[in-house]
Amino acid sequence: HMGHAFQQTIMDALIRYHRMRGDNTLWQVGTDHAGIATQKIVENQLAAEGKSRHDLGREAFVERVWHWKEESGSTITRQMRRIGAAADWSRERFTMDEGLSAAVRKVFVEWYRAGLIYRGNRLVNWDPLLMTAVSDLEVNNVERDGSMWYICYPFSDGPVDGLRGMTIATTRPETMLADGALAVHPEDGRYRHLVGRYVDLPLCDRRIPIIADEFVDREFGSGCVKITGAHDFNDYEVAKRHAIGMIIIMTLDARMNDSAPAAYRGMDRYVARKAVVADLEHQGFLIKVEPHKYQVPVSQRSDAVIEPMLTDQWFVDLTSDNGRSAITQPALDAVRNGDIRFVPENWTTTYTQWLDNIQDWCISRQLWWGHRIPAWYDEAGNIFVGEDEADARAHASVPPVGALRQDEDVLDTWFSSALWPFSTLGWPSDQPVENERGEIVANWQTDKVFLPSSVLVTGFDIIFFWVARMVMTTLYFTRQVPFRDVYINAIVRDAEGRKMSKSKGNTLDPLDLIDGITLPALVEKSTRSLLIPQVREKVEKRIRKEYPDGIAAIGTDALRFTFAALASYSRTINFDIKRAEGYKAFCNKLWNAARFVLMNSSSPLPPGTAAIPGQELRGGAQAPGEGSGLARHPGETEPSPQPLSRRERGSLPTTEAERWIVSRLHATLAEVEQHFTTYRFDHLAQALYEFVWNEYCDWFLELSKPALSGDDAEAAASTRRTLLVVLETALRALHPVIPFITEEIWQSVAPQLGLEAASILERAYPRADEFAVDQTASAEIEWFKAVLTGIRKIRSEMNIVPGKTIPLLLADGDADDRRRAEKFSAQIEFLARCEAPRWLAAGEAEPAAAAAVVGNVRVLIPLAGLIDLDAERARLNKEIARIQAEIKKCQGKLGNANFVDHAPAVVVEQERNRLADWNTQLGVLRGQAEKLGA
RNA sequence: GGGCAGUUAGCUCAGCGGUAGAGCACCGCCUUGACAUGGCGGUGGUCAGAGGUUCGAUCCCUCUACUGCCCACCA
Repeated sequence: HMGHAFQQTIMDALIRYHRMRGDNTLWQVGTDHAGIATQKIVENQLAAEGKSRHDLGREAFVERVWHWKEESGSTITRQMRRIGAAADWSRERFTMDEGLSAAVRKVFVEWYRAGLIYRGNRLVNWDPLLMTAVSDLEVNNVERDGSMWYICYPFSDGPVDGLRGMTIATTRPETMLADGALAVHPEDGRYRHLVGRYVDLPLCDRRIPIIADEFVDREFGSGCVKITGAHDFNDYEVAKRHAIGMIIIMTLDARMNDSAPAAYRGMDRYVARKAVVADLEHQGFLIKVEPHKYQVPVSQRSDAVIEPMLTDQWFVDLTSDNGRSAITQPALDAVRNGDIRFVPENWTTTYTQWLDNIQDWCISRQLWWGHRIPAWYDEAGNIFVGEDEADARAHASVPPVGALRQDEDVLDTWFSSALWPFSTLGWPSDQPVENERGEIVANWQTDKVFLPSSVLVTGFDIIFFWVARMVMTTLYFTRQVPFRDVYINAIVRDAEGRKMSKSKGNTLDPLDLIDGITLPALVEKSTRSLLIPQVREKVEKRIRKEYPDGIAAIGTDALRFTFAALASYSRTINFDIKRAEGYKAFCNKLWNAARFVLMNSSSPLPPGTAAIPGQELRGGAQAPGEGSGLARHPGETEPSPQPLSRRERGSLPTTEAERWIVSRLHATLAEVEQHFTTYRFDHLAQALYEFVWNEYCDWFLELSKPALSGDDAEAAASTRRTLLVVLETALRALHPVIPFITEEIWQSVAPQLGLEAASILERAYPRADEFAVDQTASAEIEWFKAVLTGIRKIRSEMNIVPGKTIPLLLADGDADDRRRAEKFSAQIEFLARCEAPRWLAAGEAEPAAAAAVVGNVRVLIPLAGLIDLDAERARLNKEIARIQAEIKKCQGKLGNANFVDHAPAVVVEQERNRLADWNTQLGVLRGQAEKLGA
């Protein structure tokens, strides 16, 4: 989905960037086995055939899941390739690979032997639909409208002080059948004297004590609470504290069992609730019912309401030693002392707060798909843990009684995912690990260098599930942190900021953005899984309105660039397709700039390709050594390598424009490098965008035109070379974000520069210091730009048709201005469509003219026949007003003694300079206005 | 109940102590030989509200109001 595409764009950009910088890079790709989700899918398939997994039996069922995994796994990698992921696919891993499974067994056994994994009968979150335990993290609390039932439990010895009994409040009346006590607060004056008495449990033939416990909130309900140890997490703790017996009254599929009174046996929990309430009312125990909003624990995977259930499960000890087990404490320390850094850093709080309040981790799941727990039981119920049965026997402290049978349960998927940072590198094997094709996929002896890795890129939603657990296991087993940086990417939402979800029909498929999709297909796809007709209709209506023509293909590059441009430190990004279209235009701009450059070099691209090839640009993966994966568009021939002449190659930038663009390139690259280290993809995309479009294309390319066709052969040759060099550099700088188009263009540009690499990915990432900064040239070009902009402004505002060549006069100014005007004469003529600029001679009568002011120079366009005098006066007055406002602001500041005394000298100085500049301009403009009789 | 974000141009977002920015949208003019997925020019903002710190606050602090997310056992 969009989140994956976004995430992979970030990862791929980082990988390509570092590879080009010559770093030893590994992008460890792979997938986990998604235990519950996957098993559920296959079970659903079976259900459609009218079968259950029990019909197949464990072995056949697991076989079938493997089969499904082969199919779906390839879909993921295919999509990653489309987005351009330059991963090392030969090293792709799966959590149920043999090697990774060996790591799982070793970790389990070591932790067990260290006393950090234990088996116990505990109250756990039980999913009665999937029939498995789940961890705390896999439970969501959702608010529901419910009721609060007030129930009277009569005193066993008859009324006390006229009171018939104790009134309790509950949201789950059916669980009263398992009550073991009532509890009040020890300091509650209303009830203190009743502690120790007994009440009769309605509907049951039992009496239960009234106890006192601090846990009770005096303010809530009646201040008296029923204690149902086996079916409520709070009550469980209270019951344990007071040694109150726990009665289990539900089966694993949440029906009343034989411990419940006969009347309710076999009833579903909600049916039983109704029956219990009805009976209570009948028998006069129900005091009242109030509407009540409450939190219901819901299974993330099945939406079933979770039932706390007392069962035998396996746990990882994360809390011994005061909540800081040998596993937890190092994981906290690593982040606190900066060995691991969250980006953006505010996620640090989330991480540490969770670890500070963590509970033991329930790792057993009553499923078949996953790593089977390496524990065996003998006929006496003794537990034997080992990497296999023989190992388990060998480590037995008591001889097994009879045959051993392996634990039926599997491990939480995240248990194996938690080992990813080192299990994928070959741990624990001393030998190279091979895949089923006999290829070496990992070798711990040599691959250790990738631990810790530089960065983990992931979503905040799995900081607890995955990130924290990788930190815990990796620190424990390797004494190293798994990664240095954790870049938490933003969540992708739709343009209105709503979560993308299939049930809202507002998801976008990245591939549909890349390839485009027709309206009917989009409608069909978005409404396919919507079952409610009204919702369907609404979604269809919205889509028809939002995408009347479907979605036009924007290509992988533009999509990637959009993701980069949106990747600020913000925690959500609202995906606006308009923005993607803007970046598609950028890709096109780049393409056309390249066309221009190549057109002016010895081997141009063929004409007639003014738009970037769309569908043809689709490529396969860009695996190392695989080349660009780009198809050439129709009609295009292989460019014949014709390197520049020696003179061209050897020449240094000669013109100001060249030295200026090279200076700008330096600044841009410096900025980009900085942004890569801080993961500010938005800024680096922006910097490159501005450089390519606003500087290289808008100014340098335009300035090159007169140079290329001018009389100065040396300048022409040098310009040609600089066009190529800067383009080639910009391509490399952009390549991590825009891999396909840059490769495509580069293949044509490289021969022009005599470059030998087979792929742009083999070239080094450009560094700022390879490009000289020339302040002087920059100042010259800024002057030129100001002059040209001034003229353009007049032309535009005075409605002088662009095609019309106009006369140009220069007045005032100093020696520098004269020198510059002389130097840029040809460029001004060419780009401003004017006659050669002429200086107004001393004493020469000045014609009525429109004027632009650049420093001390007045750039004059005579009005005769061109310009409306009134319009020019109005234009001048507007400009004067604007400058006066600026002057007023400056004077306000400088007139404030506090400012002058307290502000840093540089700031005051800057303000004075500004004021002087504004005043100069104001003077010139006023003079000009006077001349026009305004 | 705790915690974390966000509120800046019509829309999607940067900026974050010293002259308010980008893309898209909008308004002019222009099929000029790289590009109309374009060029040139332009319109548009008391930076959510109120206090405070400061010579100076969109930026720092406090509070308020909305919006969103995460965590938590109030039966």
